[in-house]
Amino acid sequence: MSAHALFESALRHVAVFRKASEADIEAIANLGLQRTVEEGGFFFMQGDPAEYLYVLLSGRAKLCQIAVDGQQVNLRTLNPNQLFGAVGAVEVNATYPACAQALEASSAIAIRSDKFHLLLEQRPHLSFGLMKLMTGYIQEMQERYREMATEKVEQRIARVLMRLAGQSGKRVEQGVLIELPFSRQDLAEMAGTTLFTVSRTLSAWERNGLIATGRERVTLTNPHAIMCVAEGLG
Amino acid sequence: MSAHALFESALRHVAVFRKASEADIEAIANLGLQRTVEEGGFFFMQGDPAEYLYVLLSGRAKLCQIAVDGQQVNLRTLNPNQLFGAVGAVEVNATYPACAQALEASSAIAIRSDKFHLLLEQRPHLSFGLMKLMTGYIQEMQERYREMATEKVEQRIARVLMRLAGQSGKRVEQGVLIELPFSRQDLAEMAGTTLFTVSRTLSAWERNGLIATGRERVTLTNPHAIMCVAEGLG
DNA sequence: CGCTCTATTGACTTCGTTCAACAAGCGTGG
DNA sequence: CCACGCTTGTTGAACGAAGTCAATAGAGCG
Repeated sequence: MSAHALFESALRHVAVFRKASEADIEAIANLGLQRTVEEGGFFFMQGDPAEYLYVLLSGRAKLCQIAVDGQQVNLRTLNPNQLFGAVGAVEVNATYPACAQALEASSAIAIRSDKFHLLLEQRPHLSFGLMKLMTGYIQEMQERYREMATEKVEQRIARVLMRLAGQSGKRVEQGVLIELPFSRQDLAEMAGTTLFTVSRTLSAWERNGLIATGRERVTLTNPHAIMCVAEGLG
Repeated sequence: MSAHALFESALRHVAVFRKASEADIEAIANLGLQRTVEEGGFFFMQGDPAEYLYVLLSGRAKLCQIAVDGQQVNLRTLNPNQLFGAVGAVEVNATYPACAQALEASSAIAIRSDKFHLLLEQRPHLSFGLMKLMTGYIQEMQERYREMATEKVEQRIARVLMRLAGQSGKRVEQGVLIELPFSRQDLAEMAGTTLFTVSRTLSAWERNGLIATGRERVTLTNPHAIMCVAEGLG
C-alpha cells in the first residue's frame, strides 16, 4: 500500500476527522509525511516551534511536561489514530507546550501546521472536530487537576490503572492484563507521585489479591475493587 | 445606551472576537440576553445542560469543580470581557464540566449555544478565535497540573498571589494591593490546599515583611520576593 | 452589644517523600 | 552456558510537609 493510501485509511479512523468527507481526507493525506521515532525518542520537545501536527500510526507515546528541576509530569498517553501537537494549526508561531516522547518505536503522520491551517480556512467544518477534541481535552485536564488537588495518592494510582486498563487492557483468565512499556517511574509520573509510593501501593494491593504485578506488567485480578478505590468508595 | 449597543461595545473587547468584523459583532449581540447574578449565585452548575455561553460584563466570577465529597477546586477566575461556558457551542447536548459562581454581584451576556453554533457555521473565521481561547486554556491547565503535581504548597500560594496581582493588583505606595472578595478559603481552593495552610503561610510571610494582610485583602510589600518563591528560587 | 463570618494559632496525626540497601529480571559478551 | 552489569523493582527507617481538629481572636454589621 502506498504511503498516501496508508495515510487515508489511518485518517479515517481519527476521531477528529469523523465527519470529514473523502475529499477532506484526501486533502489532509496529501499534506502528510511519515515520521518514525525509536523508543525514547521525541516527536517534539516542549518549547519547540509547533511546525507540525501529528497523527500516531503505530506504537505508543506520551505527552509530558518537564519542570525546571527535571521532574516530569505525564499529561496523557497517545495511542494510534490520535491527533496531537495541533497548537500550531490554530496559532501562528506557537510553541509546543509539552514534549511528545515515544514509549516504544512509533510512527506518525506529520502535517505542516501552516498548511493544515489553510485547509481549515478552506474547509471550515473541519474546525468543529478539532474544537471537540479540545473541549474534551480541557475537560479531562480539569478532571485530573481536581483529582490531583483533592484525592489521595492511592486513589490516583487506582485511577491511572483503570485508565490504562480501559485504553489497552486485555482480558485474560486471571483478570485484566495491562502489558505496556510502563515502569513504576512512568506510573508515578502519571499519578503525580514517586516510584517508591507506587511500588509500595502495588505491593500492598498484590498482598490483598487485587492485582498481580511483574516487571512492566500489571494484571487487575479484581478490577471491581480497584474501581472502588479509584472512586473513593473503599 | 440600549442593551444591544452595550453588548456590541462589550463584545468588541472580548479577546475571542478580536478579529471579528462589525457585522459579526452585531450578529452576536443580536443573540445576547442579559443575565445578572448576585454574590454567591451561579451562572450555571456543573452537569447542567450547556444551553448558553456567557461573556462577563461586570463583576467577578469563578469557574470551579466540586468533588463528590463537597471539596471545591478553583479552576480560574473570570474578569469582565471574558467568554466562558462555551462547550455547548461545540458539542450538541453537552453539559457544563464546572460551575460558574459569582464572587460579587455580576452581569453577563448570555447567548444560546445552538444559535451561536449556527453562527460559527455561517462565519467560520470566528472559530479561530474560539480555538485560540481553547488552546490557551489547555496550556494553562497543563501548567497548573504540573505545578500541582511537582510544587510545594508555599510555591503554589505564591503563584496564586502573583496571578491575582497581575489580574487585578493596584499599585499603592506600600507595594501591590490585591483587594478582592477572596477569603483564605478561596485562596486555598485556588492553590489546592486548606485555609489553615494558607493562613499559616501568609502569617509567616507577613512576619518576614514580604506582605501585609487583612480581611479579604493582601498587599505585596515585596513582590520580587514573592515572585522568587513562586519560581522556586528561594 | 452581641451575632456572624473570617482569620489565627497550637497540638497532633497522617501521608508521602527521601535515602539507602538490596533483590530480581534481562541482555550481552566471553 | 555463566558471569557480569544494567535496569527495574522492593523494602525499611527516618524525616518532613501539610492536613485535621479545636480553641480563640478580630472585624464588621445590625
